[in-house]
Amino acid sequence: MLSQQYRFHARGGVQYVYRHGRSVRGKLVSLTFMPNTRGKTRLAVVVSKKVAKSAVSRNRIRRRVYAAIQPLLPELTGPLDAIFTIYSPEVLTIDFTDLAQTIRSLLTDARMLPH
RNA sequence: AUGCUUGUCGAAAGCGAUUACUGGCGCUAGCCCUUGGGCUAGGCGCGAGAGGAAAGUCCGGGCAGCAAAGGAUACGGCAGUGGCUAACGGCCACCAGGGGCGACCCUAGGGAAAGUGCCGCAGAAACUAGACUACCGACUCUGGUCGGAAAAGGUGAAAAGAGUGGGGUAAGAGCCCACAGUUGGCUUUGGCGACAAAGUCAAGAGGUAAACCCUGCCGGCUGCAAGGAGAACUACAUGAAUAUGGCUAUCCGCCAGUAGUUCGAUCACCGCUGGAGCAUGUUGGCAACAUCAUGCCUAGAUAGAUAAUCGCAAUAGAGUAUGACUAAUAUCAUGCUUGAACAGAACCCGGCUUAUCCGACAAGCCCAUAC
RNA sequence: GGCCUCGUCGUCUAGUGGUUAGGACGUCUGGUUCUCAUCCAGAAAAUCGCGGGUUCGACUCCCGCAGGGAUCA
Repeated sequence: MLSQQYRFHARGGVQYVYRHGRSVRGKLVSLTFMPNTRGKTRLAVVVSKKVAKSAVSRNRIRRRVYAAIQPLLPELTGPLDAIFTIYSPEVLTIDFTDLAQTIRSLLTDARMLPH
């Protein structure tokens, strides 16, 4: 899991990012992001009920994505709000190294990671 | 017993490594001031961290608000009897009916003898009976017509709703008689009771109440997104008649001065987890359950914690092949393949329902027959 | 988390317990036309979301599941 300081806490924040942020699309996951003025980077993972019916599967997807981001946290540039939207239930089953690779390339495309 | 029945309990199954999360308690760092506190989601240590269904939200309760938590109607729910319980549509025991060789299982199980509705098609007729064929009698132009009859045929889910034998008759019929059976009333006996048994009197009454309805019992409404916060000023009204609003869908009854403007609280904090609590034992009870004693503290998140990843062994089990043994396809041995299900607390409890890999224990049944 | 609601041919919809279910649009076939559209005639197309129960009989009544859609700060 992510520490609380990296999470969103208010209801409106995620919707604001969806409306005003720029996005980078991947095959299984997309990234929506925008700079913020809080001085801290915030991250969120969105898994819709259409992707996975059971709450157990959705929780597991979220935890895997969080775990993939975890080692990259110190490298991230600038205070940003970022949301990962999951499209496919394959995230539950694919190899963890592949998942980590897709997350890393998404962050690189968004210029949140230096090359 | 390898075949069955019932109940109770457990529920990712090992070892290691790396990286993380959320509360609680203790210690501690920096900053601020009134030396005792506050702030910085600071740091370190100790200990804790999903379920039997946490699920569906189908019932019941606690709790909170609706100014008191009232009455009647409407509306909704429940339905054998007795008990248990905070309460229940739940549980236990029993009764009745049905199923099984049996252990045992199933039942939406009040009233159709209060009233109304419905019973399509077929059939003569579908519930105040009725006459198509066949039966009997009379008449006859020999084609039939009128009358009797509810026993036979055919139709239908159901045919007037008491079977067998005898009498009776033009032909027949509970029309009459005997025996058997059904339903209801009354009496006696047993039982707290549903009910059972015996006796006696009477009767002929189709089905459907998960159709309306009747009878009895229960329910005020809204739900933790409940609720916890209002204050000041201005205008009108003036002491409760009317109007308006609220409790409430309607009436009674009860309560409240009304409207506007400004400020403030609320992405925070409280509610929020110690409870009809859990474990062991005692006593009472057939049991559900209750009493008492001792011990214990056992999640509290909020874009939502309780985990993610890797490596090694591969356990239980499942599938399959060969062999041994056998009445047997059971069991045993070895090899190969596979490798734990359903599922995530969201105010809290008691149930029900549904999903589910497997395992353990207890009490029973059939009696050699079974893939 | 709470509360409410919906479902019938491909789509939109009718449907007293008595029909394996009616209509419109669309689809297909034939006709009309030099051809297409329009128009005319005909046909196919539905496990009434799923599983039980009540009833002689269920799309309809009752119970239980599985889905879709709204709403409450």
